[in-house]
Amino acid sequence: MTKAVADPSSSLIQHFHSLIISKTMKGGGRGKEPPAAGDVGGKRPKRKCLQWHPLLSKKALDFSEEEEEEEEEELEKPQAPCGQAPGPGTEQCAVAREETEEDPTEQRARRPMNAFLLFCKRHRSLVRQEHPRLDNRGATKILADWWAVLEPKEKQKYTDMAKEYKDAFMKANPGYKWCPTTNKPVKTPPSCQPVCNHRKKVWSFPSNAPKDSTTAKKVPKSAGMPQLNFAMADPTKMGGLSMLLLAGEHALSAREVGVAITEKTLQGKKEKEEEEEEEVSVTRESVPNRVPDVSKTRVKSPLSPMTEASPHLLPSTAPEAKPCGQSALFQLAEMCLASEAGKIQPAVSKSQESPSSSPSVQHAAVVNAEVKSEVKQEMVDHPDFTHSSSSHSPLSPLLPPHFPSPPTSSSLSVTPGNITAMAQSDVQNARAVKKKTKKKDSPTEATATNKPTAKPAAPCPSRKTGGESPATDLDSVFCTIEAVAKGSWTEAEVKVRKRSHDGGNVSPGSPKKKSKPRTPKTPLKGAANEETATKGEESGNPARLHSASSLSEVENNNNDDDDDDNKEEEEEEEMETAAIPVSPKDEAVDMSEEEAGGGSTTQPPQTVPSGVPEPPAAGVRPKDEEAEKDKVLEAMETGAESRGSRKSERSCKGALYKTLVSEGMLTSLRANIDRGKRCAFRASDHDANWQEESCVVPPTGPPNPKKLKKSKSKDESSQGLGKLEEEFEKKFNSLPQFSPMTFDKKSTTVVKKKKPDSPIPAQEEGPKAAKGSSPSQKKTSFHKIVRKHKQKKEKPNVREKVALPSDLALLSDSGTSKVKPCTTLAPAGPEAAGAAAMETLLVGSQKRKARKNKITHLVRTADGSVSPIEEDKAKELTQEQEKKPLLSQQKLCKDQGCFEAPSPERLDTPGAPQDLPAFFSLAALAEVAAMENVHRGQRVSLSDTQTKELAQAPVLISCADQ
DNA sequence: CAGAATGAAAT
DNA sequence: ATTTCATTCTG
Repeated sequence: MTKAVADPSSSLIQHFHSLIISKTMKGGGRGKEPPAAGDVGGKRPKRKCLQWHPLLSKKALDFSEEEEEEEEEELEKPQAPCGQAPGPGTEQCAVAREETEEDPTEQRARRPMNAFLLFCKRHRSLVRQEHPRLDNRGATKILADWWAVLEPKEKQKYTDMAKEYKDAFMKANPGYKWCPTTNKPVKTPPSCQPVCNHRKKVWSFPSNAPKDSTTAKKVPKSAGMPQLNFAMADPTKMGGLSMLLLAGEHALSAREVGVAITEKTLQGKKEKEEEEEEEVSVTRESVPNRVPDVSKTRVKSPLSPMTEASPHLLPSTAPEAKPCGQSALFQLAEMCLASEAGKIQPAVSKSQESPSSSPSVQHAAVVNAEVKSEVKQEMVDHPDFTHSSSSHSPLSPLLPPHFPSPPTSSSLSVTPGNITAMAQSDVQNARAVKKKTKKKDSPTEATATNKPTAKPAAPCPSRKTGGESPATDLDSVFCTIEAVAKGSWTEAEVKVRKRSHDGGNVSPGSPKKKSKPRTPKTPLKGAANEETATKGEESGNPARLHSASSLSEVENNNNDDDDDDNKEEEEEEEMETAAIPVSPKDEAVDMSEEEAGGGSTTQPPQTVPSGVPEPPAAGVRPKDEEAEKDKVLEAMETGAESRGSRKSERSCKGALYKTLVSEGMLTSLRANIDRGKRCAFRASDHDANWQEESCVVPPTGPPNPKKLKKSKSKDESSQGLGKLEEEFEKKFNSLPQFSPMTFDKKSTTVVKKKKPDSPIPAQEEGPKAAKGSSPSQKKTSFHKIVRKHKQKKEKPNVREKVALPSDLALLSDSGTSKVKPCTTLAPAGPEAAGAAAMETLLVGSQKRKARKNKITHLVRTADGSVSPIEEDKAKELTQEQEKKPLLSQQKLCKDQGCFEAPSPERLDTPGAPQDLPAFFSLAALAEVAAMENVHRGQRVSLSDTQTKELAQAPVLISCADQ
């Protein structure tokens, strides 16, 4: 809505980011190639790339049905102005934003789905339902068949949507390249994203470079950073927040990186030092003109982490990028830096002498002072914060291991006390990091950074306490860290709380328990951790707030679960009617449930009120993310005042954090959870699911990671985007879903059509057929067949001769109830068979030619004789072909119980039933042969196709013979 | 993780 | 003309 203003944009971006992260988390690297180290054993690497959502590009806009292309464009531009970037930068900003989103993580957006995929997505469930036993492959085949059968008209919707989707996608990612393979230096800075493609490799360790090398060079920084992170911990495990932080860090360090990446050290000390240096350098360098505000300087960096990061790529971009980036991430990063800076300060003052910093020392000192003050405040106010800062340090370890470990301590060193403390923290952190996943870090970090958009620097009345003892803070932090490391977040959390404040009433467990049921898996864990972390942070100050948050989370969880369940049930019914706006319902449900949840939870909802805006935010999740954010922001801003002094700040932070979490971490968690759920779910529910439509569970919710939505359908994406997604989903859902019956009919109709006699095609089909092109249909089919023959390398014949009947049967089966097909089949006369055969051929599996590599076996010698291997293969093929049909038939028979497999007979006497088919095949063969001959002018070397053809030839011949 | 399918894009 | 990769998920 109107919200889509600058801020919203940032929020969107964040969302996007989060999405990406989530995806990353989920997917881990899909390593097709080298599972190499990085890959997670994760079962499914599936999601490498983040899924792009069309709405994303629009952000807040609704995804009106109309072609949004134009609209989108318009919108984008306005939005583009990230923050308040001046005119010139806008475009870049947009780009940067996009890039940022994608690149930083390296994740590249996934390709938009094509019409067929959409179709598959939408119908797969149906297919599965009908054929529970079928594995996906089979389902895919059937789907393909269906798709083939579909009338153009019907297809059109899908194609249109696909197109739309694609367009939107392209808008969102201007430079997107489908095939990143060759990552040549993309000229467009933004395009660099594509360059980043490594997603797979992403996780790979620095050393692995060989493949990546090409790409790697391009993405020096970005690649480096991620790697670092990964190195520290599994990316998959890492929390989105951590990622964000990293981004921030990167941004901050970008300069430094550019200057001397080499210097970076793994150790926290160094990190700190670096940070200091970075800050200093940044301030002076980057913002000479601008106010020395640390925040500002930072801001810019975060904005274009990528750009800056990859100075090599686009040096110029960096400056421009700055303006754009003000995002939560940024803030977080700032926070972190500030905190660190504060710690470091003392050291810095002394250390400043270090060569690098010397010149800017003065400035730095000033900055530091400022930072310090801030830090102090924060520390004092929020012990947690300190913790966060410490947590931040772990990030530093992220620094690429491969990075030459920096000349250690160059500047740092200094105050023994501080140093020691720091060192300890670092060590611990490092340890923690190693042991645990980074998740912990991320959350903490997040909290740390969470400052509201307002300036991080002086939002609160700063109270400077003369010297705070970092030690205490550190202690708490350490405790947490350790706890985390151990894996007992909750405990850690509790401890922290206790220490910081006695507010022990927190019920860490509550939220978890809920989540637990859903997904026992690791993902859950992550979620739990995150949550706890959040709590801990929040709790730091306002116990109530914390409680509120937790509550909300819990509620959300509950709600989600319930909702899901409800939805599921509901969905079944609704399924057929196309998609319907579930949202209202869902919301309602959520609301009610939330209430219920609140009651159930240990903490009374009352607490929430104190929290103020938060509660709403939590509840909102289903609604708009933006709204949530806005609320949060408001809460942060206003809330503070309303509430009381600084708490507001904290609350704000908490809120922000939540938001972040909800957006990013949450999403990821959710996704994971979903996955898990799905599995379980699927098992139980199997059939009810088809409708993706309803799934629309309000995604984003509040900070609850737990929310796992079970929606089996494919909510992941939707969840991430929330409302946007919903819309998208709606659209998707709106796509016509065809009942199997339809297909059956069609298939039959097709048969009819095929039959020479049948003057009238199927009713349903008729129209479209007519529409499509009367002549074209048959012809096309025939042509196709021919083509196939030509192209088909592997087993064109199979289908042609044998399969026909069986395939047909299969087809019909799939579509219709069991009985029918059989009958059809059996009775089917020669004509029918022929027709069927045709169809089958067309539709049949393996339309696509085999890949070369696969094909190899087929190679034939010039004379036509098959090489031994080939021969075998050929045999196999033939057998397979025959078998296949048989099997299918048999299966059908079994399933349906009817029918005596004619196929066996056929096998034995291949010729019999197939007269017609054979005929066709012959004709086709002839055609093909002719074609080939023509083509074959150059016999010099057999092309794959040729070889294939040759290979096929024999089979065909055999058919003919028979 | 391969792989079934189709399509769009890139090479 | 080929190759990538998008989605989904079982073996």
